[in-house]
Amino acid sequence: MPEGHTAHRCARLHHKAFAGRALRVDSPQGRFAGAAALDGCRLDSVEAYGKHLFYRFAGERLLHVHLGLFGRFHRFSAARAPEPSPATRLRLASERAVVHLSGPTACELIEEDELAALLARLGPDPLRLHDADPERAWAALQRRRSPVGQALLDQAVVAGVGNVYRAEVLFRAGVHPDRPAHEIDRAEFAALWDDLVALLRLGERSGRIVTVEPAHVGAATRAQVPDDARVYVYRRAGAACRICHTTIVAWPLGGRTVSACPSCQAAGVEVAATEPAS
DNA sequence: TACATATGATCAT
DNA sequence: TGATCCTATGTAA
Repeated sequence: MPEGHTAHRCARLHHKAFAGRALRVDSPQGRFAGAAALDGCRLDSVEAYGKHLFYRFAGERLLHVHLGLFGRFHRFSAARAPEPSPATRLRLASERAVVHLSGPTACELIEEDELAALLARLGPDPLRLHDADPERAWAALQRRRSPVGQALLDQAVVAGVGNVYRAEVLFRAGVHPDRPAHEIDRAEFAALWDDLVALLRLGERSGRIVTVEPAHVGAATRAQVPDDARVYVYRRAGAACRICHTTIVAWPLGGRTVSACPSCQAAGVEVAATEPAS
């Protein structure tokens, strides 16, 4: 679940459900000691930056949540909320709604200076167009010698991109993941950024990552794209490219597995290296 | 029952 | 680069 679209979706839904209300807060699992300090406090706002979530409570209390790889929120109506599982780190409850959080990388109370330090480490977030400056991402890319596929996973370059969106956005731009980041030209960057804005927005609204164009899988709309045809290359190694039918390949890049179509995303280093040196 | 794997990130070496 | 943390799920044994 959790790339930037998930954090922003949680922020929107939790703000809507809980902001302005005093909440019951506890940690059924017992591993979030800060719960007691929040219990009974009014939640003022919920906001996301990249993959981070920040819950502002009355009395200057600030909760930071990062889902990491395994974190999940489950949402229930107050009447239907089940007993929390033994892994439930945090439970928020109003008279109407309840959420259970399990498996987060971070669930902690932080101070304003820690918030500032955290945000200072993040690049622009395509889901925060009002206060994101894509020029910072462009500048960061140009400074890197690493492959663009690795740079895109770095939250200091673009905040909110994860392993699915990195593979998909590079495929859609026809850019090979191994291309050095600083070789990406201005037009390619613009295409990547604009596509991230569009894809993350769609993901935030729908709650799922869908990157294929409906026409490429015989669907009428993105909402109708079948579950097994939502993406072009992510986790599709060995399968046929939806555009050219070349076999999709995968390899480790930046500590994670990246996938690409060797044909649609040519002009990578392999291609350059195997060209005759005439 | 065990193991592998996963949309993440940090810290040590 | 590798170890580590966190949880859930699917597959193999």
